[in-house]
Amino acid sequence: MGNKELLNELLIAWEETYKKGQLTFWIFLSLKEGKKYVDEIKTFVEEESNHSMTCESQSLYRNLRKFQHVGVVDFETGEGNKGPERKYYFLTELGNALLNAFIERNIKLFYNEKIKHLLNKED
Amino acid sequence: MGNKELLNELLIAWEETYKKGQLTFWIFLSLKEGKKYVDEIKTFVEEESNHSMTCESQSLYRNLRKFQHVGVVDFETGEGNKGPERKYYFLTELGNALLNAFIERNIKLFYNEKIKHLLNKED
DNA sequence: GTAAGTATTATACAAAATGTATAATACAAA
DNA sequence: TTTGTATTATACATTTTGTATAATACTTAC
Repeated sequence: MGNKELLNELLIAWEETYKKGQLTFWIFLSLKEGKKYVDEIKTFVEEESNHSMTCESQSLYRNLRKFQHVGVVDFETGEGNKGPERKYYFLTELGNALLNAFIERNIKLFYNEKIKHLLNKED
Repeated sequence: MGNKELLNELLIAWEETYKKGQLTFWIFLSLKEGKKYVDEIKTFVEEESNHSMTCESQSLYRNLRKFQHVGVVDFETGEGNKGPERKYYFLTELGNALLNAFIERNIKLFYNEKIKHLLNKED
């Protein structure tokens, strides 16, 4: 196996691990953009992450029910185009505050000058 | 429980999950800055993440052995000030390439204009 | 010589998340 | 009736970190 193939294999393995725990963030971010039902959330997550994130609908359903249960997400029903009613999810006020707090502590880091310098460091 | 306490509880739970899978990135980033032994890596991870990341030395040892085994990290020994020799870890050429590839796909996202806009969106 | 502190390695179990498989229910349109 | 859309449910495998416990090894101070 060449170095290029090895690197790709290691990268894929890394990302597989990295993705666990990232899904919540991406769901919240997609709902911050606007009301969405499961398929739209899935599309948002995969496209806006340039497909570094993928997710199964099943995981989305699981998470959304959990989020609704704790009160950070709610939904309203809307008609599907060919099928039963869809649930359009949105962030509650609490959900919005939670996302903002999360971003502040965990994402804004990447705009920190020292981190930015390391990220772009040639080596 | 007030909304503020609830939010804080939810945030802590979220971060606990989020951290899993992030550690590899932080270890690599700390080694990109320069050779370090375990305690220095731990300090880097916790301080540069503004303590949104924490980690146990045990997890670092586990990861570093694994990384060395696959060839993305290596070490050279150096004297401890009061104890046995330390292992100073550094990224191999492959490790550097791997980190760069990871950053490109997973971190540079946050400099994307659409994502940046969502992150800063008032709501 | 002994005790305390530093540094690493090892094993084992709990907790938590996603992937995957499988199945059931429900509605609409061809 | 069949096909496609949409949701819910359960179960197991895999992986990672946290935590606990223990062993080994070297240095310095007492």
